[in-house]
Amino acid sequence: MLYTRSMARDVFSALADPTRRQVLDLLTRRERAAGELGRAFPRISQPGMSRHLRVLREAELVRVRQDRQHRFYSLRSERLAEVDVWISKYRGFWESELDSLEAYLDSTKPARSVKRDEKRK
Amino acid sequence: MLYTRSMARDVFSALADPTRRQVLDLLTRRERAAGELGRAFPRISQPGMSRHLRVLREAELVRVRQDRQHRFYSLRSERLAEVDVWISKYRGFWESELDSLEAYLDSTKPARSVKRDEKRK
DNA sequence: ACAATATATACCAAACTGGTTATACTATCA
DNA sequence: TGATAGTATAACCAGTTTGGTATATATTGT
Repeated sequence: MLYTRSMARDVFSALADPTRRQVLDLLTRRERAAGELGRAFPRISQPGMSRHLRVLREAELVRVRQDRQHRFYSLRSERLAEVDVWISKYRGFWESELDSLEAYLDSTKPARSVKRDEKRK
Repeated sequence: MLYTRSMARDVFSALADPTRRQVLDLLTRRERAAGELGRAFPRISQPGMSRHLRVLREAELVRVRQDRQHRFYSLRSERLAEVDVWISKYRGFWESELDSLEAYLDSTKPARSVKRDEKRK
């Protein structure tokens, strides 16, 4: 296997963590130093944030730029664009009127199987 | 916490698994019985597929309809639409020319920090 | 060179994931 | 009613993830 820049990481797995999604949200406004991102999440230790950033790096969702002793993280668009392409396959479903009708029927008269789900501890 | 229909599950976590994403892909064409989905993945056991389907159900990415002894799964659009809304926040980034320029520079002259990533075992 | 600041890694425990086999449930059929 | 088909859950296990504390590395300032 050829690793060009760093160990590849699945984008969807990287996005599965809510903290990491919040980090990306912060980066939509501007680039931020690792420490600044860490301070935005007081419940997570500095090494904890550093590892989240590493996951985002390995998923190629962010890039890093070093400036003095700071490391500034910023968004990379490529992988997010891939996710956008992926989700676009499903766009037809919520745009179709048939689907809206189905959703409506689903909300008023749920399928019998739903009862099983509720019953489950 | 109020659970309306079944235990809530994070959509992004549900999408993090490649098998589950393939299942959703199959469901874009038409609804399918659990067994049919299972047979589409010969390397996964029947209970294994059943659990994947449960995750998709709990994330409200699919609905189930019972017909005789079959359970037919089909796509639900609501959560996928939410993901689409989420990713749309980032659309500006890959549409901006500045970002393209940055991506180009990034690919020709990688940041120094990348060397660290490569060095890492 | 030393101290301070900023960030990353090592290591460990707890929690989670995804897979398996065995078993249970449910509906249909004989 | 018993057998069968379709599907779900239970119990278990190995590998991964996440979070913490302690430590290391790197850059800057004195």
